[in-house]
Amino acid sequence: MAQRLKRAWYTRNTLTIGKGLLGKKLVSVVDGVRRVGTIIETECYIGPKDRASHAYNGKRTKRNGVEFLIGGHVYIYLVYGMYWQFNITTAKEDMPECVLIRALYPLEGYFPIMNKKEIEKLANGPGKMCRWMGFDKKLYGEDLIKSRHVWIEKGMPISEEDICETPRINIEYAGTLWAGKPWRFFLRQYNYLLAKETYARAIQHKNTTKRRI
DNA sequence: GTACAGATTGAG
DNA sequence: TCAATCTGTACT
Repeated sequence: MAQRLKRAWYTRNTLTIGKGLLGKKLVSVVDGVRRVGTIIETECYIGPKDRASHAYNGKRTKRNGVEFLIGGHVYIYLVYGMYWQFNITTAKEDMPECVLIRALYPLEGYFPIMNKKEIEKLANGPGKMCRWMGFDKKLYGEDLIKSRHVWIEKGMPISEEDICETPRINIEYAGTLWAGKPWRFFLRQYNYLLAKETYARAIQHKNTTKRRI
């Protein structure tokens, strides 16, 4: 608890936070079960200018409203009708910027008869991560500074050489300029367990999605 | 009221 | 390669 990150940490530049979250510990206590994982992959969304952001052009709805809160709050939403996406707000109030947590390396939790390989795959994607941690709409707008259910603690030291950056995943709809921004970050040493084919899937998804003529 | 498409995943 | 699944949002 003493290690919990404070407000000032979350009110800085979003890209700095996106990288800074790598190696930190994400802690969840849901239904009395405590789970902890090291954050190993993130993505930044920087509205209103970012076409891939839900707050693009200042759009503010019931769904994305908490994006406008000061840094350190939880913005969680359902995608594809099935999977929760866990984001952390950043920057000052009324600046709709956030960081999507895409993958964790499980450290603590209940692992029923699982080998190392299986445990590593429990949270190696944004939807899987939420499923394992027990995250859903209950956490919408939660404050990481004082929540009893979710917060972030200091983790292992990370050096700049450990951080890889690539374009974000599955946002081709935002156009090449924004889809091309290198705002996805991950730790080099965990690359082996991240879904490598995700980017190819993004293109396939675009091709199979129904669109208006 | 109705249609549409998505910050994914896992099975075939 | 592709279906599942459902809600916010836009438009009639």
